[in-house]
Amino acid sequence: MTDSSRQRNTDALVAAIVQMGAKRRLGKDAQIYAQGETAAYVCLVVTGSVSTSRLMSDGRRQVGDFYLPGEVFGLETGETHRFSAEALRPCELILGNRAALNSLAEDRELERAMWRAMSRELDRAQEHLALLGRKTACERVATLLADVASRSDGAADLPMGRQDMADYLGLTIETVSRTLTQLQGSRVVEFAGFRRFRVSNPTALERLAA
Amino acid sequence: MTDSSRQRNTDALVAAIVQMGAKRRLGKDAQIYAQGETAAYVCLVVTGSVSTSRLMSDGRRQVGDFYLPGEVFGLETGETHRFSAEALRPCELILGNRAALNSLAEDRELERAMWRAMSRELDRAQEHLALLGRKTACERVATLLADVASRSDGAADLPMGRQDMADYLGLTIETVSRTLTQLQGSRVVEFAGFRRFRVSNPTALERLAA
DNA sequence: CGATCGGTTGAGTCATCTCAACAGAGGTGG
DNA sequence: CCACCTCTGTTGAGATGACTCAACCGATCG
Repeated sequence: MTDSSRQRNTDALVAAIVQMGAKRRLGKDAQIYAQGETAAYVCLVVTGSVSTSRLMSDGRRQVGDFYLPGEVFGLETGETHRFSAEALRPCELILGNRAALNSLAEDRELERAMWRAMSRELDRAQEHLALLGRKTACERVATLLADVASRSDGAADLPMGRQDMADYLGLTIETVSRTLTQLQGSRVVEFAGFRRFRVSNPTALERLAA
Repeated sequence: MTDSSRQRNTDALVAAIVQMGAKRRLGKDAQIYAQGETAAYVCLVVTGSVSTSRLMSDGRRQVGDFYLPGEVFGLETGETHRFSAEALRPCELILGNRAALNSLAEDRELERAMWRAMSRELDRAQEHLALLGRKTACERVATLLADVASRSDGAADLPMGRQDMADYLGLTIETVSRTLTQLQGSRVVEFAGFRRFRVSNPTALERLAA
């Protein structure tokens, strides 16, 4: 999950959404769309942060991914959304009408951009599969920290709370918490508050992320 | 993973691959492409079965998905394959040149078909995320059995061995084996040999799959 | 007929989960 | 300004599901 893989640099898709989309403000925890809903919009994050997630009938929850400013989500399905999307904090989004974007599809550049975005989603999902299927709790947490840290320089801010981290990593909130204190104890990262942190030992973090 | 979600019915993509692709035979365990390799081909399974997988530096392995006759794989990435693909048994494939397919892209029908196929891959990956992140061993095995059974009527054949099941489900081979005997003991499924089985109690299996 | 391969079974260990108590930050009202 | 409450996160103790290591079993093959 480097900057380029997240496609934070503007491309044709971002440009099209900005040009034709409708801006919208959302409060914390607001639902942007629900799972099963018809996929009407492709969304660009302007400020704030968003997560996609899926709920099982008994309440178990799996977070699919997190999206930061400059990133596009909502592209992930065919007819209906398989995940729901929620604002992790107050957000400003631009919603691009899916049908309108498709009808613009004579635009080769836009088409390629949508393809790339979809491809990126799939890459990330596959990386996530290996994390959930084969990594230890410590490796999972280290991977997430490395990922977030790679998207900012110096001190980084976790865009999500502990529960969202746990649901992303396939762990419990207690295990996430314990692992974080352990990672601090071994001087790999340093926390200032619950969310702000600095990577003290990038090499060690990289190695732990496996 | 219903028939329709696997797109076993021929569509424009399958048609295009059949028309312009090169047929190829492969022995068991043959590698079709490696992770990191440039994605040159989109592949259609004619006979046999295929798995995609990803290897970590220390040998841990995550299987991404399994593909049966009529299904298309190799579409999953942008420039390079993030997973490798191997034949689970002797196979007959048709390899469609990726560039050639892209150049045919004035064909709206083909384009939509490729989009749908990509979408399907993503859907399946997301379902797989929830399985790995939040399901118990028993639920995972039940889900896989239900999935395979839904693709055939009456008795079904597991296209893969225990190790591949384990690497798909994020479990060890021993846990898979134990769970299978337990599922037989409770009369949910009935095995005849290591691979051939019948669902004795579809309702129970559905419930266990969660 | 022995060797090999894939699968099963058993015993003991360990990572992670569960349940429960505690702690700090921030908000609210008296 | 303080007492209280809620919300989020941390810590502890004990339980447990899945893993590890090792033996065993049956089928297949040379």
